[in-house]
Amino acid sequence: MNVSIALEILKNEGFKYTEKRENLVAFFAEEKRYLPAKEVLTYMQKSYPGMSVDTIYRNLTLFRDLGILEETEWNGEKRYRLSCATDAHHHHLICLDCGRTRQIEACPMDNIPVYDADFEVVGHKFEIYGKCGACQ
Amino acid sequence: MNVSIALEILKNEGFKYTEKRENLVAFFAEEKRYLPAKEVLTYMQKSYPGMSVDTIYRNLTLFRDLGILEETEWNGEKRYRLSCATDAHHHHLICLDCGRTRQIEACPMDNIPVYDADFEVVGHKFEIYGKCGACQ
DNA sequence: ATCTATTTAAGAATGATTACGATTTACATT
DNA sequence: AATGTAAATCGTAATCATTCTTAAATAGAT
Repeated sequence: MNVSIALEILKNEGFKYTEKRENLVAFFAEEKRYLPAKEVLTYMQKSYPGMSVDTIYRNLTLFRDLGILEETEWNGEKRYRLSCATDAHHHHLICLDCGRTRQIEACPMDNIPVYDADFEVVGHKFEIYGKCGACQ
Repeated sequence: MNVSIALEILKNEGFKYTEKRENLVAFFAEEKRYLPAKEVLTYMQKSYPGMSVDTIYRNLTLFRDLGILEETEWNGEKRYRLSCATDAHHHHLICLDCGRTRQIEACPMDNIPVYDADFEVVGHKFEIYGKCGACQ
């Protein structure tokens, strides 16, 4: 995922291009890590002083729904990062301090048997948490 | 985990036994599923009409710290369930509607190599989400 | 029975997120 | 290029989960 693909998706799905949206995606493309809404807001308001929180949150959830961003949450905060380039399903090691990630190719779902036929599985989450080298 | 063990832990750790605490643990022991604070509050206020949200939250986090309750969060809400009887480390299938769980004995951490020596691992999360038979 | 630290009540404060009406903007069509 | 329209944004207020505060009540020890 990168800025031009993201803008392509927006266009194809009938959403409008705005400079703010481009800057927002570009920010995620530079950072390549999980960011809370507040940090995104702070960054965006440097370029657009009056930018509303509503716009941030609306775009974050829109981009998540379009597959441009991935979402996770910890400590009662949702966080987003640009969807990884790899199309293949994968998981992450996540630094709880800065949100930086490392990919994990293996998926536990491949190795566990079906536990209950009476349970309709809709999703799963596997994340390893810690501190990256820079944050230690 | 059950009510008497929970009360034992409270006593051993120097915390006080109260009727409300016993009722709270007893509620979790009956339900055996993940419950959000609000649901716990609603239940407790049937018996104790004026019971404050603060008391609920303080006890939930205390019990989590004491290992009496397990915590997870989804949809921006923390949820708690009575710690499972099995001492062994395990994971859960979780019904997103009612919070009921099934245990998963396997842990993905047993099967993946160390991905990055420069990354200090402090924890991990593996959960499978879906709908249980009763909620379908 | 009294003392003291802990717990509780009640409400206010905080922090994240969502909702809303008014205004502005992107962009397809004239 | 001007226009119409749906979408995007703004500014603010509302909502929801959670934490804090202060004074009163209470469990358990002495």
